[in-house]
Order: sequence, then C-alpha cells, then structure tokens
Amino acid sequence: MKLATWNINSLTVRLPQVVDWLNANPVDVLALQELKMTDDRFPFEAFHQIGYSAHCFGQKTYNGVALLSRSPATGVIMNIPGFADDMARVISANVEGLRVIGAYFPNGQEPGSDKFEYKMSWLKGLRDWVRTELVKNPRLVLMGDFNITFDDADVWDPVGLKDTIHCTDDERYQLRALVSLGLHDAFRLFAQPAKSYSWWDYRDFGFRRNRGLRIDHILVSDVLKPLVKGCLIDKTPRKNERPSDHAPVIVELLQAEFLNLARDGVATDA
DNA sequence: ATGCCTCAGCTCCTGAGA
Repeated sequence: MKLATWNINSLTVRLPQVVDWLNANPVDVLALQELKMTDDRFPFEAFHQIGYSAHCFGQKTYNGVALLSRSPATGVIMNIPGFADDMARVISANVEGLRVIGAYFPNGQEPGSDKFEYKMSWLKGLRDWVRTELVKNPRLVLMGDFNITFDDADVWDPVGLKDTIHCTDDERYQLRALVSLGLHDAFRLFAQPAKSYSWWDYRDFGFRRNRGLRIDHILVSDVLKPLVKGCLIDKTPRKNERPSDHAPVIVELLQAEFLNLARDGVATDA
C-alpha cells in the first residue's frame, strides 16, 4: 500500500492538480496540508468521483488539513488532544489497520519570535500526544509538512541558511526527540539522489536551480519500519503551471507482510 | 533589497508563508 503527503498551498487553486495527481498516482492514503479553505467549501464530491473518501479540518485563509483514503477512515481526530490550538493543523484516523496522522507543523517565521515560541510549544504538545498514540497504535505513520530539516543534507545552502528558520538547533532537537519516540524517517531508509528536496521557494527560480529544503516527511513506527518498501519525492507536479511550492512525498509499505504481521499478533490493536 | 513569488482577503495593498 502507498501513502503520501502533500502541502498544496490552497486547495481552491490546486484541486485540479490534486485530482490529476491522484489519477496518475492512486495512493491508498493522501494527507493534504494548507487547504486554506473552510469545511463547507471542501470538494468532497470531486474526490468521491475518483474513488476517495475524505475527512477535512479546514480553516479560513490559513492552515487546514485533510485525509483522503480509498477505504473508509474511522476514529478521526482533529488537532492534538491536550494541546489547545486555534489553528487547524492535524488530522488523524485509522485506515487499513494503520493509525495515520497528517500534520501541518507551524512555520515559526524567525528564531526568537512569538511564532517560533509557538512552534516550540506545538512540537512539545505533538510529542507528548504521539508518545501515547504509539502505545495505543503501534502501527503508526506521521506525515506532513514538518517545516524542519533533519540536517544539512536537507538544505541546499547549509552555510548560508545556518541557524535560520527550519534549520535551527532548537527545531532539529525537537524533531530528533519526536523520532526518538520510536519513529523512522522513511526517506532516509533508502539511498536517495543527492540534493533531494520537497520544497522550493517560488522566488528566484528556486525550483529550476534546485534551491530547496526537505521539510516534508513521512515517519513510520518501529513495527512498520521492516515493511517500508520505498520512499520518494515526486517532483513532477512542481513542474505544473501554478504549482504548489511543495512536492508530494510517497511511501510504499509491503502489504502482504503487513497482513501477516497483524495476523501473527506481532502488532496488535491496543 | 525587510526584495525576489504566491495566495487570501476587511483585495488595487498587506500579512504570511518558508
């Protein structure tokens, strides 16, 4: 089975591209970020027509996340339980025996700013919640726009961008702490092309020059790690007319072995 | 050069993104 995440920077603008992409890449689950629309405008019908059911958690102007899936999703939860937040950033659900969390992490704007402090507290809130989720649901996938690079390999200009937003020690510490709960960066489980990024600035021909950052991630839990067959960034839609500034990331899990694992009770429901 | 794109909206500029 395949799961993917994509920050589409306005679903109003990008709906045709998302539909086209799903037709070409019929993944089982797609997490979307930055819908920038309220729930009453969410295009359920357009997704239903191509075989997807959807749950959305929208918001006016900014943020907004959704989970699309070929099979029905249950146990849908919005945002981080236990962390009060005005912004629509997280949606999670049970799909195909997995607990799937789609998240739009705060940008943080600039180290030292109020938004950076919010990002830090949000990351702590997420980590506290994911810790308990992993106990209840060992088969867990956390994916989305993390707005954090793991290390210099994720940065087109590590020297020039040192200590700037997405690249600070504080953010990377939080990301490592999250991973330390028992998660794995699916992308780095495999050899990857050098200078692989998931976001490129709209300005200064960022994509054409491959001046980007890898800030969109798919984390899989310990139990799922042996089942990860591949992970890639699909740059194709970044070449569209009026593209999102982010590219989708796709992970493939070995489903047959997954089913055996579940049947043998190695990974059981809490 | 506190800009360069792009998007939403209290829309012909501003705030925010990353």
